[in-house]
Amino acid sequence: MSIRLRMVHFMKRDKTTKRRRVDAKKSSRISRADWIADGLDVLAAEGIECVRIEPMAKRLGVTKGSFYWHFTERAALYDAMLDKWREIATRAIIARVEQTVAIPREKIRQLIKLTTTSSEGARLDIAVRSWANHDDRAAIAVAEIDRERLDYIVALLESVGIKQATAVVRAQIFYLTLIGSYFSLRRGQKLPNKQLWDELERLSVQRT
Amino acid sequence: MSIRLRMVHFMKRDKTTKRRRVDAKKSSRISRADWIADGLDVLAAEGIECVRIEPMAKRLGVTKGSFYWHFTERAALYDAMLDKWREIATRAIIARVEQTVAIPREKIRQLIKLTTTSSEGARLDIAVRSWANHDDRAAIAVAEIDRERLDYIVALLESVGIKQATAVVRAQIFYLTLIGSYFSLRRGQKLPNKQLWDELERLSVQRT
DNA sequence: TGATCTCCATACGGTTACGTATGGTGCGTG
DNA sequence: CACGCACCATACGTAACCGTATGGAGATCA
Repeated sequence: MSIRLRMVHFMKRDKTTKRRRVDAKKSSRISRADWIADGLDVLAAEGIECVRIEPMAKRLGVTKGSFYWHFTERAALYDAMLDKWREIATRAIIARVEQTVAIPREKIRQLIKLTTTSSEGARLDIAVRSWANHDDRAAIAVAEIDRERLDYIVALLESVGIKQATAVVRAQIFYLTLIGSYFSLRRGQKLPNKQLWDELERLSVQRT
Repeated sequence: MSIRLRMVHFMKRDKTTKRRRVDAKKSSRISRADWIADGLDVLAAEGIECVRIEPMAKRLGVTKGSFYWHFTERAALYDAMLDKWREIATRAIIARVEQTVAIPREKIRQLIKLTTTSSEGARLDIAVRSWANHDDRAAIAVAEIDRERLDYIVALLESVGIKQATAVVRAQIFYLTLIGSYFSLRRGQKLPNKQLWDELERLSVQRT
């Protein structure tokens, strides 16, 4: 249910975290990383406007005295959350695609499958993009992530024989369609859209 | 600058509005429609979280006494805003496409052009979709609008000779790509994406 | 001209959150 | 064992906003 568990795998082993992992059972103390993880949980579930200090402190079983020890202000948490998102947003997807299969064409299929089924990372992606509409820092992070992912998709398409110029535009259509699906067709869809994703894959890899 | 001006064309001539239009110069009073229009302006510019009674009253040069005369509570304004959006969201686009050109293929091109250039309606679309992530009423409105637009696009594709089954999935890809562009590639893009939209159009109308 | 209706101002109580200041607690270390 | 550090609780002042209650101001109409 919590994104936190997935993120442990990507957590930098800074001293704060390492200390925490050791005496986690005995101490009820909250590390800086815990605040960031919980912030991303709330962000994904309820949006950036609900990432508030005092409610989060209640959730974590502490008071905001804890927060203001680890962070100077709320904006500092936001920055840290964006940094964390930068770490996991692209890496998590690409790593899982590369692990599962080796055949390029199959990777494309797998990429679609992962992004259209796992609601875990999707909800976070959606929340950050909504956030980015009114926050420059978030917008910059989104732009960076989009660039990384697009580069990866372009490489995928090239590996199935699409020439570079075409791969660039196809990758954009491919990617924008996935992003678009985050903000549309998400209500009570019985997912008869298997045909949709098959067609997207077909159009993306076809020869001109 | 204001969406309000564009929306006058679509405003229902209810008694409140009609009265207002008459003595608009003499009276500084604010009609229910004014609150809705200003709410949509703020929504498009800053998001639903910034649609607050007291700041809006300040903007409009009145106090919240005015608001609570026209509405029972804040949620009532939200509902009215969604209703208004339902009226204008699809209609505005389709009407402009149908007015300009008659050739089906040209309509598709025009549809892309309008949705990718006019930031007026786009910003509102983006805001409502972000809102829909955490509000069921907004989500329902978005689903309805998406259905209407998709039906229109399907009809467009069929009119250029795409058979129905294919047109349905193509329309989805077409539409999702446009929606996706609202939430990606929107930062400092020099729009070298003319190629992108040309390719999207080409892929959408091509024969299998 | 006074009664009435529409629309708005003012004042109030209550809630929620921010950020700061300061004191307290437990653990490691000398 | 006392001392200091890391981490947290408590209390405070401030600000923003919600929704209500109530009293005008201005037009309209008898």
